[in-house]
Amino acid sequence: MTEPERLRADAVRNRAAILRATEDLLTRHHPQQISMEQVAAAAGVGKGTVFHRFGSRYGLMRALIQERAQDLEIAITTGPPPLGQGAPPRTRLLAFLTAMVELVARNKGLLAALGPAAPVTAAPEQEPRETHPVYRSWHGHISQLVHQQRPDLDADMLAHVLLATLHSEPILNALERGYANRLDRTLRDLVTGLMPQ
Amino acid sequence: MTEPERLRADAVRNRAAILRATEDLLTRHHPQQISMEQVAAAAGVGKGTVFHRFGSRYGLMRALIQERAQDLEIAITTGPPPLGQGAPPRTRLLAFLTAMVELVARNKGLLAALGPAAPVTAAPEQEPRETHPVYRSWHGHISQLVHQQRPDLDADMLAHVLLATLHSEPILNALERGYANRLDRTLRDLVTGLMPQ
DNA sequence: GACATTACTGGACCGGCGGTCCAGTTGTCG
DNA sequence: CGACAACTGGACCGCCGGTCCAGTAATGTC
Repeated sequence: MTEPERLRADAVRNRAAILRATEDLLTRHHPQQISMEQVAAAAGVGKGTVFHRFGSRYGLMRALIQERAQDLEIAITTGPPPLGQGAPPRTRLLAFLTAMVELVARNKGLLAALGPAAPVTAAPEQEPRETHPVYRSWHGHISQLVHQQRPDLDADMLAHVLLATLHSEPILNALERGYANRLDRTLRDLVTGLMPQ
Repeated sequence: MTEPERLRADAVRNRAAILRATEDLLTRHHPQQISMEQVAAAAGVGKGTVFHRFGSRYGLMRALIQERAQDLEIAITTGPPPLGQGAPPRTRLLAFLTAMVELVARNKGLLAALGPAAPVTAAPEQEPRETHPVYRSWHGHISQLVHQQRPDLDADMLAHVLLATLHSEPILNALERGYANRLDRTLRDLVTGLMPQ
């Protein structure tokens, strides 16, 4: 899935240190108020190293999220039911939502790092703005499962709505306060309403 | 509802010019990439004037949103059914969601201005971060209506989930492309699933 | 209508940040 | 072991949110 991309030994070490430092900072601060210099300092490297490796603030966040989401990605593509193939769509969807909520809750504020979910560079307008790979993957998974059982629904939009949950400041707050189960329950209720038994 | 706050004639004029300029810029750029200097220049005033009137970037966005949301606010508190009091909760909720989607769609990217939905100042942590008045109002309205018909549900969380829709980059994109009706339809489906006839 | 008061104005200025650059360093491979 | 490329890191750049304050012009009083 990921090309090995042979890196020098010190580069590998620093890459890991930077990611770990970023994650650590994210548990204490909101993504917007973490500066790249802070990250570099916390990782014990120079700012240039951070940018050389990740290209930009967005690239860093993107790499971090991708790494954390990898396990779930594998579970739904090649793992056993109910996350993996084999269970009915409704069951798989519910299992996925639960896993997703748990993932986000465990990595507090991690998804918030997606922030605008796209780099906020001076967009020349009109271009649809690149979407985050993890977002695309999750959206595809959800909409596919919905479509299998309820082809009459707008699965595409519905998947966006369900995922939107993870970009809401108040909800992320609730997650940080330990209300993951409430969110999970609410999402289940919503899905169950549309996909009865 | 709003104190008149006697302003000098020129202050009133400039306030309006700044709000109009901001709105105009928001139709062409994403909120994050509009600088306060741009706003000032577009409004034909100095930067100091903008900050004197609105205090901060967040204060400006907040004022803008509040003004646009005023009509809807009035409609649900003192207007006629189905938005105002008199209709059954389910009907009112559906009407509200439709109005909300339409409002956001018409003011492209306006809600995106809520961005983090709160000032991203260096939060001393722990404090729950002030919530935007408009958000609070909408959340209260939705959760109250849900609770009236389905007291068994977690109306509070459900309202947050429904509102989260408006903070999603992909969905705002869809709205800008004119898919407001698809979003409206999807939200109706979700609500109808939980509040059957 | 003149004057004092005071709110408003706007541009210079500040600290900090994302991102670039490049000279020096160090792993890697033949 | 030597040469080369990749990596490193700190100085540097342009920009931006926000502050400050001297100048300006509405407003109220007589």
